[in-house]
Amino acid sequence: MIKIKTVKGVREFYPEQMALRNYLYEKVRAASQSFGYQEYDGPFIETIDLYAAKSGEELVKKQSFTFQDRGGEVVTLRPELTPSLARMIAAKQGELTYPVRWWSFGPFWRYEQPQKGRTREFFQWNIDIIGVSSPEADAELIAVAATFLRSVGLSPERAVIYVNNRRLMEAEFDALGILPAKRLDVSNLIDRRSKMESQKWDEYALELGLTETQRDGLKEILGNFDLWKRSEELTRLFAALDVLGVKDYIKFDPSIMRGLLYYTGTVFEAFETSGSLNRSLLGGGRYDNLLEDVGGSPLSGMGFAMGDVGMGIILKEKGLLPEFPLTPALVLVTVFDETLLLKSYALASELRKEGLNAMVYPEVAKLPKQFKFADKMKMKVALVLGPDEVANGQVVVKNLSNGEQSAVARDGWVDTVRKLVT
RNA sequence: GUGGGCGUAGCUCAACGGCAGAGCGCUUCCCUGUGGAGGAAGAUGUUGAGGGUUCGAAACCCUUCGCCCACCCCA
Repeated sequence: MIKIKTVKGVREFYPEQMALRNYLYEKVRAASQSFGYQEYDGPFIETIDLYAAKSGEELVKKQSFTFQDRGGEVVTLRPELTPSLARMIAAKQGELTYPVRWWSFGPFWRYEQPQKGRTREFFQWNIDIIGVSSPEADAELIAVAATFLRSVGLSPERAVIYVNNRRLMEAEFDALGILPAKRLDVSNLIDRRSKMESQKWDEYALELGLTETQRDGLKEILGNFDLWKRSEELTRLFAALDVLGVKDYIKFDPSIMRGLLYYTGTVFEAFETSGSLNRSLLGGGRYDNLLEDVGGSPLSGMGFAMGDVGMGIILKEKGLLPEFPLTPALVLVTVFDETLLLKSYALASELRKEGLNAMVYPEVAKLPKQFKFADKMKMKVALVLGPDEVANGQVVVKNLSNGEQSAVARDGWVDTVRKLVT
């Protein structure tokens, strides 16, 4: 047999994995909808130009799946949703009702080195509120994230949402006399604060061209967890988060920066507290110029994204996943022999007509084999329709979890089954 | 792109230069109208691939492919 391998970095969704994906989708939808967000989606394939217009061209060229289609156009499997969202908003900018609250859960592709929590093909939850810029709107979106975390069993002891504000940090950098040209380096430096040895970090800061005074000032800022009090935005944000009932998830952390691409205000990132995943579970922030590159007047918004891979790993690892049924049909209609095969089929049809999912063993086989099948599929009920039952107008209904069974008359058996599966 | 680890039965792994094995799973039977537990028997391999060293290679060496992990990066 020839083995044909899968493409590097993709996953195959066997029913078990599919159940997890659908579970995440359900929870994402529930959290989004509970705050009134509408579901949308963009194309999975876009022109490269849509992404090249943005600041991270280097990343786009290196880390996206890009190819020529048969017509010669260079297209890309979408690595993110925000540019598509921006274009969709811009196209109908005048006719939308603001604030726009939209969410999406779909596939994305990034040509990166696969490792724990990272694949080349993954699903991502994207959610944005557009056309408002109040700290209270920021709070709402963070509350959506917290609501989701809570709904999948990630309590505040298990997950934390770290919050910071870019405007606040900019002001602090200004006060230290760190020039705007250095901001990217500084942001990078801050990201490494926890990853690097303290002494190495000190040296690295100077290598990047900071003065000792600036470096020490920066350290002071990063260690100051009351810094938020200087920001009206954050003060209001935290007050709103309190009222929204999710304050227990929130921690101010001045070292949360989130790259430097388009965030301008509040930024946040959620981490699982045991640290078994060394990346964030979700993250996002406020941006001011969503439509800049796609032709539209500036619109402010706030959004975040969450990948399915890391979240799936954590939920599995922490034992937070519910047990997914192996099969949607919890009832097996056994087949007694060849002459009764179609009677069993008819019996199953009756069940389905009553809204109960049911399977029939699709060929004549020994009963033990059929029961073993039902058992392996973790089904709850087995029906036996043999010559005796047919003669008496009955069906044997067997409860597979305790082994009890009884012959039930035709007019009552559907209810008996229904009671057992619910 | 850089570094590390690992490829042996369907799965998890052992054997580390001397007959390729175990557990789980699978098949059959104990049991021709009833599953889970138990007992008995059985099947299953290009040891990722190619080359080399050796009397002898799953093991050692070279090449190659694949997977995992970390770094880089993370829209």
